[in-house]
Amino acid sequence: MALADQPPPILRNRLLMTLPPEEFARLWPQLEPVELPLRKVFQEPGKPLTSVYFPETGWFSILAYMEDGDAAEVGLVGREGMLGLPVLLGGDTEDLEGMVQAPGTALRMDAGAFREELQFLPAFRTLLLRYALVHHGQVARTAACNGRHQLEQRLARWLLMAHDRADGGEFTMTHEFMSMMLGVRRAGVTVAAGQLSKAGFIRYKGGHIEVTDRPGLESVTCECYGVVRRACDALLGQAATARDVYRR
Amino acid sequence: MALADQPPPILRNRLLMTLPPEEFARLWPQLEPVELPLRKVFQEPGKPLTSVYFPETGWFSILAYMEDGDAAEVGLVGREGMLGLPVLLGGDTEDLEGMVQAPGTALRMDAGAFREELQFLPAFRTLLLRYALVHHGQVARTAACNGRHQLEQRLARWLLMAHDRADGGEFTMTHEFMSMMLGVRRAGVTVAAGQLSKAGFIRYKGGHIEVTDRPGLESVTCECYGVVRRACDALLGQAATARDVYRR
DNA sequence: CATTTTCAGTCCGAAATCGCACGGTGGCGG
DNA sequence: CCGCCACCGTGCGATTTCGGACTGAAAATG
Repeated sequence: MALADQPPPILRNRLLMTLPPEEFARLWPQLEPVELPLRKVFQEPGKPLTSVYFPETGWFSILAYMEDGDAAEVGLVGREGMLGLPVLLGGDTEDLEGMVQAPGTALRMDAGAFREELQFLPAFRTLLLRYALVHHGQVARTAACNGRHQLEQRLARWLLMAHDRADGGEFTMTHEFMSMMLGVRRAGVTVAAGQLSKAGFIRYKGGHIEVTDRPGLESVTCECYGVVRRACDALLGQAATARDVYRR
Repeated sequence: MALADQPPPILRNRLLMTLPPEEFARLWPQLEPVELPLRKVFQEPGKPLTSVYFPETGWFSILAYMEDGDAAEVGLVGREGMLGLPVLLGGDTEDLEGMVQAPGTALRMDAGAFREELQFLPAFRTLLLRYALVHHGQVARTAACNGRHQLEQRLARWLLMAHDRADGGEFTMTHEFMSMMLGVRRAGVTVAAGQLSKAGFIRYKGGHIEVTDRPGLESVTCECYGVVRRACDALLGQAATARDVYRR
């Protein structure tokens, strides 16, 4: 069922929220709410792109696959962004994968319609291109951060980024999965997470993580978190303060 | 002096070569040849972007700066690309740095004029957006490659990418600089380069490196080289074969 | 030609991480 | 209530890389 038939729900995707009303009105009927089930893959390497997604709650990991089957996380996409940038930039396939890391909902749009509509939505197009730039900056920072910074710093960064995109202070995540995202051993994450836990910054119980002290985490992470965060805030901050963005 | 006053030289930038004649004709008078002196910085973090550059010979390293002053290379831009993607995507400043890693020449264009002209050059715009996607893929691969793959593999990859963008089989490069690009110790590069040298893949003498066996290098590098190379070939291959692209 | 600087090769102990493996714990289904 | 299984904590030797330093050779400098 198209959203046009419904009273407007609370819109949470920050890109869409930033649009001028007339452009949003045009876009609105073409957006379809979809569920984002945990671990589902919405964008497979090599396959044609049929849709773009604007997360409302929950978020995606953007993964690059190695030939040994390992996946490396190169970026995150939550309600500050959009999944399917290649469609915007004129690619027909994707070689990265988008996997749901935290379940939730998104607004889906057909890739063809998206391409079509962009002609008539200059503000949308401009905004998305700037988002592509911000996302590019995120990936570039990840490249720089990987291999230079210590595991504990990178884990703290990852937790902060995840927390920014989570709805509450809490989310489902095992050491095993974090180790895959960070490209390290599971045991390594256990040790690093143990430090953070001992310091009182986080708490976990059976595949559930709760961030209890953001400033604490920020004090142990590397600068890479702040660099990416500020770039993102600068893009979206025109319409709302960071407080509105990341805390309900 | 503008290029319009001169007989057309041999154009070597692959993006520009791919343009349809009528669009190129419009662009041509606005391109100004500039030298790319070794190590010169053409795009400084935080500063407004005044120009975009299309390398003809030589190439840039794209660097992310850490707060300790270290620089991490996140991508390369040679004659297959363009320096100044943020201008295309609507950013006014850059937070990455473009440093000349191999000296040569480029065609410069004013950023404002570039933005203006894009409205009238649809093929150019489309091509550049696709290039932005390819470059994004390169950075994403670098993120995945850093920290997962061994130094020797990454060094081989770097040498191959540099060789692709170099004019001959030879280029100026010290262990010291490669270590900075790869984010490892200089001594580490010496050891890894020693392996490659012993295997007969490369040869060096006093800050000069010569690639003597490309297939050999390709046999020891990780898949990351091929993944990025193929994406780039796919973008530019419409107009020329890979042979024309990378070997004079 | 003598001096200085740059570059490459090597060695050391230390740190981080790896790969593997074992044991404990707690939730959940039978 | 019990057993299973996902998850977490931990230990150990091996490997890679680090940080620092020293040396000789080659190139640049004066």
